Amino acid sequence: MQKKAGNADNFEIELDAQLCFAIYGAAHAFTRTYKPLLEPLGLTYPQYLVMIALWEEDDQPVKAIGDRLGLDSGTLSPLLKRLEQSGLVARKRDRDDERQVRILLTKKGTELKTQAAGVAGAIGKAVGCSFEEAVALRDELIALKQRLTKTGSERDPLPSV
Amino acid sequence: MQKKAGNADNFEIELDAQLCFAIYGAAHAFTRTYKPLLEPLGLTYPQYLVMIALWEEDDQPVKAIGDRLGLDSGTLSPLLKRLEQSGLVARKRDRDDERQVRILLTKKGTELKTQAAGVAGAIGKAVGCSFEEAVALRDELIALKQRLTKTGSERDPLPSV
DNA sequence: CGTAATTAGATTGTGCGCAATTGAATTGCG
DNA sequence: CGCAATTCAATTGCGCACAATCTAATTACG
Repeated sequence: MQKKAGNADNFEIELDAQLCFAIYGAAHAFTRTYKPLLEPLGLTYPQYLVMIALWEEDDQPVKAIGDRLGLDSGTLSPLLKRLEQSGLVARKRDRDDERQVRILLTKKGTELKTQAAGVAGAIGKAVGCSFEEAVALRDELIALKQRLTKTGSERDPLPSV
Repeated sequence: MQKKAGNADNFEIELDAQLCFAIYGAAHAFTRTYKPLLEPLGLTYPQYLVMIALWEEDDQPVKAIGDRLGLDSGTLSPLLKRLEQSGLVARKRDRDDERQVRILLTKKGTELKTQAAGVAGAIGKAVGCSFEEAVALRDELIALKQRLTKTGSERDPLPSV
């Protein structure tokens, strides 16, 4: 297959399109794979990510969770409200800075971590690649994200989200 | 469960979590990168994917688009309605099978492809990797998706794409 | 032929994701 | 101290995703 300069543009467009579809498809495939695994836990995928963040470090303000996940309050506020209603987290105003709402794990929320441990194993099988491959993929995705989020970072304030 | 490899379990969980965050973050970074580029075209990212599918092949039934993108009618119906309102596509019932609604590009929709050509270039720069690297990443994502989508299913009729 | 099963698409309801706005609390600065 | 600017969270509005349900058209089968 030959591609001359004239076709290079088209080729780039093709590749761009394919990358679009690929990342889009892979991300959705990921959430679809998680869905049935998380259902017994009563969690959605984004809620699961929030719980992971809290299992890693309890008692965080909303903003910290938002930074970790790249989400803003518009997404997190209702999500956290649902987690609260599920009895997994509690919200309490920070005494020192009343603007902040700190999110804490309840007993139930803490205990859920044990159940969630099985999820990771199931995913590991679903991904079906070796530890090393998974590490490599993770690193590539992280690198991709970083390249994307700091495009033209020299001057672009880019919500650093 | 005994865990002589007690740390290995934790390690797996960590890796699972990191892969979660990575794919989630990369996908969102992608859509965020596209957003400002697509805004002048009046398209959202999913709408852009639908347009790409139509630029590749015009006059497709909703189902075919859904298969290509992995979306169902619940998502596509309103999305296509918006594209129709934007004057980019038209819908017409298939004469031979009145259940099907075929989506056609309007003149405006076809012409938009020219403008969209610039988007791919901009993304290419944003991704900031070589053609070969982009190809490799694309292939890995496709492979990841395929592993995920056929989890547990021995049947493997190669789901399109 | 006629009824059952299947298929295509639309609709409804829930939950993100994000921009924009609001409101309250805190900080900065004269 | 007092007032403006900033920060944090919540809210609103729009657009996906996806399950579940519905309607209409087509196909299968007795």
